[in-house]
Amino acid sequence: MEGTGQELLADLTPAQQAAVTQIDGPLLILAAAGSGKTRVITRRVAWLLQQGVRASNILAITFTNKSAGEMRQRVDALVPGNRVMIRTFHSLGANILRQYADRFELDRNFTIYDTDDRNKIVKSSLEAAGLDNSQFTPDRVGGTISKAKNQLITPVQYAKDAEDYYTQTVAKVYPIYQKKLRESNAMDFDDLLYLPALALRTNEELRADLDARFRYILIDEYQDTNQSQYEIARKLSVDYRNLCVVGDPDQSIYGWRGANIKNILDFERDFPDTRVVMLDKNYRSTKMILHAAGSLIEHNTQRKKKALITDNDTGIPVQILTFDTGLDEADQVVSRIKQAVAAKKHKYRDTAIFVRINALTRTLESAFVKYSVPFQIVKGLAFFERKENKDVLAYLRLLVNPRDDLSFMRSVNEPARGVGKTSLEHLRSFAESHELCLSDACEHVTSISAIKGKAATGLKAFLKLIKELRGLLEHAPEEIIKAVIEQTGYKEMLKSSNDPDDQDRLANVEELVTAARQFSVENPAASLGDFLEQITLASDVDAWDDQQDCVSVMTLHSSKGLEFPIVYVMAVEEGILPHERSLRDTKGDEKEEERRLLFVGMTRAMKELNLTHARLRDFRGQTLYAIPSGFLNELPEDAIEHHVVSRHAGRTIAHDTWRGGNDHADHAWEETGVNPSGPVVTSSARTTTDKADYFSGQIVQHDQYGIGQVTHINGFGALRKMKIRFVQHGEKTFIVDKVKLKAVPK
DNA sequence: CTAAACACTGTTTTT
DNA sequence: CAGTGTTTAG
Repeated sequence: MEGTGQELLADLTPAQQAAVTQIDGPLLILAAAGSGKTRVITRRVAWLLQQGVRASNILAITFTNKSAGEMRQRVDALVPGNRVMIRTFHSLGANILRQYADRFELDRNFTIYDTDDRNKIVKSSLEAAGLDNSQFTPDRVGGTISKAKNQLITPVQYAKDAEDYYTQTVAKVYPIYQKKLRESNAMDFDDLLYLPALALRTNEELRADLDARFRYILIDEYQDTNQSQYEIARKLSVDYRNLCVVGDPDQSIYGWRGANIKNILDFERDFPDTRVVMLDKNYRSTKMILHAAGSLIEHNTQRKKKALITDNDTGIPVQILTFDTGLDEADQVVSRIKQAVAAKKHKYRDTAIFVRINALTRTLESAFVKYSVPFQIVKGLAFFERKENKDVLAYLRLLVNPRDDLSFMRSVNEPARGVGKTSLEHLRSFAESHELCLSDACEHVTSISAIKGKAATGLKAFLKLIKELRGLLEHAPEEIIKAVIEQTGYKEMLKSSNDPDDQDRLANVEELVTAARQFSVENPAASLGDFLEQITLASDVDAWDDQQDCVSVMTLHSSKGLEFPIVYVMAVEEGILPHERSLRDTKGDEKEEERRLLFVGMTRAMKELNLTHARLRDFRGQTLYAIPSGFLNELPEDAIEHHVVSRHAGRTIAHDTWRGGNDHADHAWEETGVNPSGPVVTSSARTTTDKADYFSGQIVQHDQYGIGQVTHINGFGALRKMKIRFVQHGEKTFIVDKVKLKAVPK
């Protein structure tokens, strides 16, 4: 009925309305950061339903499960009770593979292997191929295979193209790896896209089926799709070409995992009759923030030029904060947040801290504890990656998929059942020669002469246990997990342990039960397999609790799609952001991606944006000089404000010198050119506050230890330390300010 | 077969 | 410096 949907459009701009109502044919929505994209997408789905499109004919693809859930909620609020399919690409792939399991010659209860699992299979594949894996690490080879799959390169094709020694080696491992996965009835992350994509290419019947089923397709974050995802999108839009993709090339940050920015840049070429809608008005950030972020991204060469505009307030300049050390940085950032909240300026939940690398969250964690500021580190997987939880999950996986040999190996002797390495090796070779999975080989344990005594009894007991537990598979996941931790003796093992950490581990394992219970509340009919799938396909942000009043800490990658009134981006330093590994790329593509990464982080901020860096940063146990990121120099002077927060003289003093890059001593840090990735071995005469200027290699005399040679100097001010190797007493560390030394002339 | 000591190694980002 | 994998002793 005409008019019924009008209220869906009432509060939208003309451009947004166009994006919502243009339902037929290919549509490209270029949505700048903060342009109300989520709103447009949900309205569009609701609009389709209003226009009479059947829910079962709509497919919406999001980047994380969390955004899928949110979208489902929002659409449901607009059109209650609809059954629109909203999923991530990986979850869609898993769904297709399970539904059409027979066509893929799969058992529908397949296990999804994560990167860790993948590397273990790669390792055994390397061994099976008789290759010395010291040269080619499973990690590296696994990454290469993953990349190949993302580009839809089959093992056969890969072997054809292999030219150098490394690729030829991978070419040998790749088919073995795939075979092993199949034997275990397991899929890795890439298979979830790769297999459906290839099938859509070769199996016309399947393709036509799915195309007709998903007549209206909507893909969010299209700039981060890879080749397999692209293929899936295209093949599902042949007969029904109602493909709507939404994205922003400036926010493409997953190139390293195969995402191809060309997918969005070339969309109009792929679908010549594409309508393009630009959403360029920003409703999120202040003019200052937008101006700064816009100037930064202008430095990218491969880019569609695009202005960022907003009607919002001017706001305050972007704050660039310089600290002496990474420790100070964490300390002061948390302290500032605490003060702002105490001053009733806002709540903890209004603030987010973004970091380039997870390692940086460690120092933050202690600062939060020190100031008792509530926080959450958004790293969902961490919980399920704990050893104890992985152990329990291995049991669960084995219950669902008996052929999962990896999970068999993990669980068979945990808790200890007297089944050791050698017995397992016998079992394995028996299984191999009889072409059985380990579970089935276990059935014949009495006929394997090499396994006897404790090991044989243990294996029999294990098999019996698994069979019994498998009888519970129809129960709620929560019940099964409870039974597993009880009946396997896992609980008892932890309970009776005298290692105090084991009580925490027990609590974690029991938390798993709670997680399953929660899952069942949200998905009442879901099986244990569904629960396992959800866990493995979960992203970090999926575990983010946006209800709690606490500061959120996450990586820049995880921050995509979110917004916060106050944002801190930490360690904006050369080597970290841009990351040093991105600088090895000569084309500069990777550096541009790093710039986009900072751009994404900056554009999350609504009111206040802080970019921080330190002069010294502890890295892998040693202290290194840190140079402010070159990206900071790309920000316009009229949108930023520098603050040096230093405690040189023992007390904290804040002053905003080196503003505008004038020739102040602090500025010299930008030009020292010290390689942040290597230890500092020069005397660094610029640290003029120190009374004595020692240098590395210098020969000195100490009152007590005698003659020695300076091997290292690092640190700053009162923290400045040096190492001296003495002829008689070995290496000692001193605080430069305190130690009394005499220089020995050469 | 298990546990504990040991050396080694390697650090972006994630579905 | 930590987490992993390997060696060694019980």
